[in-house]
Amino acid sequence: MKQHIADLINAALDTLTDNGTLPADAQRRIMVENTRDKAHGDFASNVAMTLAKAAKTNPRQLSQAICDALPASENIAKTEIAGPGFINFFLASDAATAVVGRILKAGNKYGHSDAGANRKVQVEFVSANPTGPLHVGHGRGAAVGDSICRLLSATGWDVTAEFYYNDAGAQINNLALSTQARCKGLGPEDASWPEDGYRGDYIKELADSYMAGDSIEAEDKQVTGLKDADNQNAIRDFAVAYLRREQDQDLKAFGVNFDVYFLESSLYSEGMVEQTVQQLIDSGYTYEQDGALWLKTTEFGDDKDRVMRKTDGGYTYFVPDVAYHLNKWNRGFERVVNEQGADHHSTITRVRAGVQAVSQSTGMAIPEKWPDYVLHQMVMVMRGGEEVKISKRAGSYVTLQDLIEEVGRDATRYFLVARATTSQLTFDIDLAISQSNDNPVYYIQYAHARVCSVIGKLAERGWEWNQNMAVDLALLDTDAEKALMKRLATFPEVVQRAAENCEPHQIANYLVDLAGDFHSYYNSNKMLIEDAELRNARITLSAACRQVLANGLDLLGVRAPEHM
RNA sequence: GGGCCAAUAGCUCAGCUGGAUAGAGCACCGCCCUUCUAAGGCGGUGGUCGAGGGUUCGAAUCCUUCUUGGCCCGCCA
Repeated sequence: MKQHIADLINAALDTLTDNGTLPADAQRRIMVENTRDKAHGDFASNVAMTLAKAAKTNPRQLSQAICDALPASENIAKTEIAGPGFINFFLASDAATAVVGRILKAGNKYGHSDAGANRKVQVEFVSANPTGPLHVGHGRGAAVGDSICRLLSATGWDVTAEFYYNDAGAQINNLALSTQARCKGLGPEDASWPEDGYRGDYIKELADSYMAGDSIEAEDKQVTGLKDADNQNAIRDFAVAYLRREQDQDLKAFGVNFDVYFLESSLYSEGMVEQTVQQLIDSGYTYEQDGALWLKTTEFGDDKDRVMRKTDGGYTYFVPDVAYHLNKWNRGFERVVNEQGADHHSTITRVRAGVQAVSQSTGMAIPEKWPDYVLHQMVMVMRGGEEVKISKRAGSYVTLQDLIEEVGRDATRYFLVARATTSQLTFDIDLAISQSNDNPVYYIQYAHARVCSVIGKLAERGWEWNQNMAVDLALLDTDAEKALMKRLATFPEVVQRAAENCEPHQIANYLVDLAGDFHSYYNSNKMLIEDAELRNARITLSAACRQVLANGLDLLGVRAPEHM
């Protein structure tokens, strides 16, 4: 509809250009916006304000001229000039109610588009190392990342969800040492406990499992505890498999799935790290100093150069990271979204620097700003008005599993995704578990369940209705009904905007508003009434509302229950 | 010292990429249950949009300088 109005305005401007009111070289910036206030009609445009100067007249006069030149449209009932020179468009009744039919016809595809044109996009998220249970921060990453996948998929992208993890290296060594210490009956309080060892109780559970000879199904192999406290390699393999399985179970319980699990070790075993190092050296952006190999990241906006190869011969973490991203590009992902915690922010410059150094010297032509990053700020968990501290290294932190068990999957996902990722998030456990009007999750789900309930009552009373039957939508002329339909009509553009900006919280906000519109409507207009025509029109509108609530909740990975 | 993010009602936050009188929810005050689910609805109180300067028809939104808070600045990942 916005495009339709823009077309009308464009035609009017053509007319005004032809008759000399507008200079031919005037820059057209036609914007059609949703109005906030229904007194301003359904859509408004500010064209007159932007063109008044070029036309050497005042905005209101130009508005009048544009209105006079607008071609007639059956979709537009009337136009008005208001304020400093806005043109307000009032939709014809048929055009406003048509959204109901569009929604019911499109079903669970309403709001979706093919804007992505089936291009390949990879979303990498969570990517936690297998050194402990997932914590709330990972939960935010999981909720946001999964929702971004759903949004991109809904807007026509070919999405690959990927989880990258380090299954070797220093931290895994530390995990093996910590587990070994537990196998030998030591605890963090003992003098011989490994320095910086993982202190959490989960290490003890893991050690007990190893010493009990448990078997773990890992990606492509089975790992069995050898019960040998001196076999460090066996302990390491077992510990990684054990914690990976636990993380998988947490993610599964959270409703989050991945298409690809990518092991950092594979970058070494398949020679990609060595190849990348050679490419970086060949690029001319490296130099040796103090016995180490450096990359001139300052050439790419970093504040200092970074070590690639340490004096002990090992590589720093960002070298495999660069190799990994070159691998992503070579797999055909012209768009990559990396969702991660804001504390990893400093890696962005380094990864892009390494990617660009290789790209420019080999002619790969990778765009400068590739890959995209979505960084989420920290999560603070509150219970009873007090902060619950998160401290991974100390081993005492709120795990994702704790949250899911305490407040449920749906509320956890909703709260972790409902805020802009650029803002720090306060997760209020008391609010999340409250089954009351305070809680937006229940508010939205309840709106969905209410529609289901009403539709269920129809059959009980012997009234026939189905969503494909012909109804007279012109009967829906109350303010509440108009507001509801207007809200429903904006859903596709909300989805599009949320997808483009990787901002799932926009969906959450939309759903609260939509649920509010529906509850308000429900309360002011009775649906189960004797008048069959009006009843069917209202039920059909409610069914459309239910569909959009369900579609929106699905984009957040939150369930839409039929009963509550 | 440098970088990233934030600052909007007492609290938690939106604000559709620069539009009309800045919006929700909670809290507080007053209403509405013999009714399709009160897990709900209606109304009211409450704002110098952190501060100053700039850009223009128009700024919470863009630029700039500050202030405050969080995170990062390792030959850890």
